[in-house]
Amino acid sequence: MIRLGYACISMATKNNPNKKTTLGQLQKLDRAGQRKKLRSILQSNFFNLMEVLEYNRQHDIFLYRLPSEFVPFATHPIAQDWDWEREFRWDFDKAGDYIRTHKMRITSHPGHYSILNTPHPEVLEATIKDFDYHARVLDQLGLDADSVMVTHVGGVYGDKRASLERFAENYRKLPAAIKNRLVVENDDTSFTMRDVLELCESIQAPMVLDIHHHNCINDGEAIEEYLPRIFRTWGDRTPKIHFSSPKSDRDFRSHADDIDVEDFLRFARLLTGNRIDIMLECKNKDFALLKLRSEVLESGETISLG
DNA sequence: TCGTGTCAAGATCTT
DNA sequence: AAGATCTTGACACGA
Repeated sequence: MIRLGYACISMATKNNPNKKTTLGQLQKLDRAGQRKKLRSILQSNFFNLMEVLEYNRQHDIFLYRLPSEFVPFATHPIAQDWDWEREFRWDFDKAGDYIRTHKMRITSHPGHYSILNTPHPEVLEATIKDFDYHARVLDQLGLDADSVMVTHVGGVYGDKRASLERFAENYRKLPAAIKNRLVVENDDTSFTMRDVLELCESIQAPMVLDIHHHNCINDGEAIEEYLPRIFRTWGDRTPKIHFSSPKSDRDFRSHADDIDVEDFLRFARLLTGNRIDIMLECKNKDFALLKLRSEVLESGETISLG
């Protein structure tokens, strides 16, 4: 059974849970005004989240990535004493109930400026703060261990081995609340499927395989030979994979607007028998998902899509 | 209403 | 050492 999902933005609902403001705007306001603005943005984001979740349910979409901007300025000093968890208790419960009732899987993806293997202590501190925020949102929603947050290994800093080792060291020191949710994804420039798999096995964290990234950088490994090991890193959690098609041969790393159904089928055939969630990463978001799903149906292939 | 400058971050490459 | 680039949608604001 393969479940498809999309990241952050629904093209159908248009209103998405990613409303934000800028620091400059906030700084023009007094303390009370700042609080009011932050509160109103988060309230909109909860409203939009419910709208997106309901839309997802109507379209049998059970996998969705929550935007990192969900709580505005959550990790910024300007909102340090804002207790959004307490203030929005009711909303977290409501959204969490909906997600659990409909057995949805909500994940998140801290921004690419949060880097666990950084050699700079202040960057590491900011990264942990950001991971902590992402974990808190999933915790407040009362979601289970399948609600992971995805990160990349980070920079190479001229020494790939040492940088992988620093990731492992920093990972081990993380608080349990973060470790329980953090999973690692292969990237498209530095850390390959094999690098990340070996890392994940050694730190005992799940690995998100990104097929497109693997196609961007690899040492000729065949995916199918590694899938069982990758799935094993998930233990009894449901494995998650990222999938997208390249924009063009010339601009290979970029994501295409939609998913190429032939690409997808070629990969999906490797998955028979496995329970898998596949996050599609492309510009057309939910529209691309629905399009792919109908194309897979038309193809007549016996692939069980959820 | 529309177009555009701005934002937010760290690594890496360029100068 | 400083600056550009990557990436990216949407805010904020002036036309």
